[in-house]
Amino acid sequence: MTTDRPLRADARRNRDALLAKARELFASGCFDMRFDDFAKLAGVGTGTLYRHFPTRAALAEAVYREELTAICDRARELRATLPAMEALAEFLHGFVSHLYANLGLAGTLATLMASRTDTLADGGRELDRVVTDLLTAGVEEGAIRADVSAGAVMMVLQGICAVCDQRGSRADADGAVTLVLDGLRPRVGPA
Amino acid sequence: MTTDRPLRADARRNRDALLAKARELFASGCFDMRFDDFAKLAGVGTGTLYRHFPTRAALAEAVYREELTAICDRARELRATLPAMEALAEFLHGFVSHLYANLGLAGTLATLMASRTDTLADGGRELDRVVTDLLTAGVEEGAIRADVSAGAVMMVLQGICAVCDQRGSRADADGAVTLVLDGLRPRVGPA
DNA sequence: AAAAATATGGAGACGACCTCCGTTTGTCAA
DNA sequence: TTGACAAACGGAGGTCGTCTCCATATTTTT
Repeated sequence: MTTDRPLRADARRNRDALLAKARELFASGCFDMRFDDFAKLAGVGTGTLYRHFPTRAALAEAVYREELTAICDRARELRATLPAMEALAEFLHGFVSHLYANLGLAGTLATLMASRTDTLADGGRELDRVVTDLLTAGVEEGAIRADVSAGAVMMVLQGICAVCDQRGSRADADGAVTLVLDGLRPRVGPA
Repeated sequence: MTTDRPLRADARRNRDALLAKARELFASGCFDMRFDDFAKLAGVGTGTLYRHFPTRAALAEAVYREELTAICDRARELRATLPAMEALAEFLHGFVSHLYANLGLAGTLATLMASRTDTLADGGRELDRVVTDLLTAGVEEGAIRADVSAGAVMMVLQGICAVCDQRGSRADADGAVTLVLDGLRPRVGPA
């Protein structure tokens, strides 16, 4: 990560093959296989797999990064074109939709989130930033209360990720988003 | 579970020793050891450990059950003595406090929740029931909206469990509870 | 073209999990 | 009390996934 020397041609080819196969398996929800077998499936040796991705989590994170970037880009786009509250609503609902459209991926990510939060250090921080930005904008517009931080919203998202692979959870996920959105509106009366 | 014949004296003694040692380790957050070593630590053989608790999750669930029962009892007690909305608020804040007072335990439970939700089948269902009861009572009293189910609230609780062992998450957990409580109030205007 | 640098792959060491069964302990009827 | 039967013990060792290591192959540089 610190060295930015370009990968040798074959190294890059193998790395791409691993990522492609991983993405395919994540999407179909069958990533609970032997790590060695995964290497075989991607057409590389065990050593090669481990050199590129020392752990399952490292591989998952690499796959995850693109997804996460897309989600964050979407958030920034919404932030630029809509009032903050609407942007946030659209973003959260979109997030849930995306999750349920990629259940295998989401399930894997939930496991990773729960087992080692450090895995998400970089990507998670970016997500945290866009949510924070959306909330801040909302506060400035007077559409969102000022006494609840982005962390609380992130916590709810994490909860959704953790259980989204359960049958019939979709309605609850939407319900949770609804609670967050309505809960975020400024309180009418004084404290 | 189906046979209710009383355990033989030594069996009961060993089972209790395992539970006691497990509770101790859970509380100190060091339950990531070899399962075999845990048996040794509790002073029983590997076979005995596996006979009583076939999996790590089974052991955790046994420890968890008492905690969960206490939490549910508390919820019912509140439900009987306070208006639903206040009972719910008190319950959720109490839940969070309890979690942060037993971080090791909570962390372990979060992992279990995420990895195999079936583990919580019984206990989780009971928790679901008391939350549902609280919400239902609130709806009848007109203090809680009717279009959000207990599952959504449970999802948030799960999110809190999943991240409560992170430094500085306590404030966010309280924030999440605040969002839920305020989000649950009936909407003022029409849909 | 040949030397240097980089990457490959899969055999096998390692370590955790869990089963199996000979031995021990507890229970109960006589 | 004692004998016999049932229940439980415990830990040695089989099984299986993880990960390392290095002789070989490929790419890049000179």
